[in-house]
Amino acid sequence: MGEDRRLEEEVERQLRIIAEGAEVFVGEDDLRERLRTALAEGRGLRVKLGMDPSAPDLHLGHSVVLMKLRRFQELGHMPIFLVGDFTARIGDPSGRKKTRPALSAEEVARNAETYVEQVSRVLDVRRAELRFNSEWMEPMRAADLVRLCATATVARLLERDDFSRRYAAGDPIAVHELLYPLIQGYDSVALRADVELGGTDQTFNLLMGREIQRAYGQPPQAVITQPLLVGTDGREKMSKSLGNLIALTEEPAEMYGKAMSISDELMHEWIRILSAGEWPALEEASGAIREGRGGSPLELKQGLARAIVRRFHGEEAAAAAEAHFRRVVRGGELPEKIPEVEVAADGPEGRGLLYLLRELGFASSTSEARRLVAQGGVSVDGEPVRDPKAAVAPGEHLVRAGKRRFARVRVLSPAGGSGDPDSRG
RNA sequence: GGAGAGGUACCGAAGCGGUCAAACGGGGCAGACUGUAAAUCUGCUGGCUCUUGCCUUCGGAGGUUCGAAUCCUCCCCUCUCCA
Repeated sequence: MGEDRRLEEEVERQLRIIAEGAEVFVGEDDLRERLRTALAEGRGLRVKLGMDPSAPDLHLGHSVVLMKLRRFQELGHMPIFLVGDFTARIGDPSGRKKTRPALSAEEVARNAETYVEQVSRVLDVRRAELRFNSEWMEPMRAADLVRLCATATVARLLERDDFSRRYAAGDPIAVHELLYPLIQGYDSVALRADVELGGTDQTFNLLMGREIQRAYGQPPQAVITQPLLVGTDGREKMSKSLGNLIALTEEPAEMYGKAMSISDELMHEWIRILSAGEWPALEEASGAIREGRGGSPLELKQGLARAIVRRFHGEEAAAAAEAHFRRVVRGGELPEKIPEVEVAADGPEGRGLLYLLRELGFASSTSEARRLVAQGGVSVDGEPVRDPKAAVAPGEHLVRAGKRRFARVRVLSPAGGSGDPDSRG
């Protein structure tokens, strides 16, 4: 009987870890049962996480749910990483105000390729199952698709928040978008998933999976959703299209800098959501500041930024990123790496500043460069330049636009100019 | 199939014959402030060797007019109601 008690304790311990930080946990009792059976039989649960290869970059927001999948892996369960190559060609309507543009097969394939590498930063991909839903969706026959469609009703699909909102607002909803949750649910059937993870925006799709599994005679998966991470703008959820993201592949210094630019309010939220039980000291310090028990918000944010970099790049890179931040950003010194560019003069005065800015990629048009200069956003060798007609004289100069764009420019003397006879145009 | 309402710059949304490169809000960029924060304030936000100059833009194609985002015709797309 001691054996049984140990099993019970292990089940409860795992459930606690599984539930930690989760927003929604549906089917906990069923899962307890299945966990007990699985542990007794010495096998793991099948834990599904699906992602559409619609954007090539995974970001910090994705990492929240990936961390949860890693927890399952650490507990001895089988992570199933599902690349929705078929569904990406439909476009997930979740959280969408508009129909998502469908991707071509080539785009999808290209995006999918980079996924495994990115996921491997969080998960041991060798001990995970990697699947593509085209595997079963591609050969599916029309009759089978109709059968799948028969498992849900239009009213049920329209209950979805984003659909009902779009419907109420008189925005278009294409029929294929209604199919999306059905197909995602069918993926769970095909994979015989015990658990499916996702962000809270996936709640409907994941619950749909339960219904479809039932319709196909399978026990319904447990559904665990993680809170969504608000992007660096502090407003909307982190996403590629809003550009408010920190990509998992981002350079350490860039990652650190972006983390430092978030608001204090957001910092506490990020710590809570991203910690995944790994950052107790940060959680403690965060609580202290919020409750007015003292502490430095700046230091806490640095701790967060460092922890984030450490998670994806390791301790050494994190320390380097922090040193860089202290020196360059807070200390006002120049970055250690400034791109060097060589340009030809376009007149005896040197190189016209506006054209130079465009050439350097600091402005996308001459007009934009003009505005940048007129507003005092440009300096040459530390001196602000406000004259749009100014030219950068031959020789080496440090050109700066805004706060963070630097270039070391070497302007070559104009060919046939009066100066250096050795100069090559 | 019938009736009605719409499609405007990155997004939302005014404008409904000239004074429209197109109000306003959001976003973005720059400056001030600061803890490179956030919030706030100020300015800018189609292109052009560029400043009372030219070119391109208001779903698409034609047309009326000295002049069209604004009027007409046809077409494409969206929504609502009825069938």
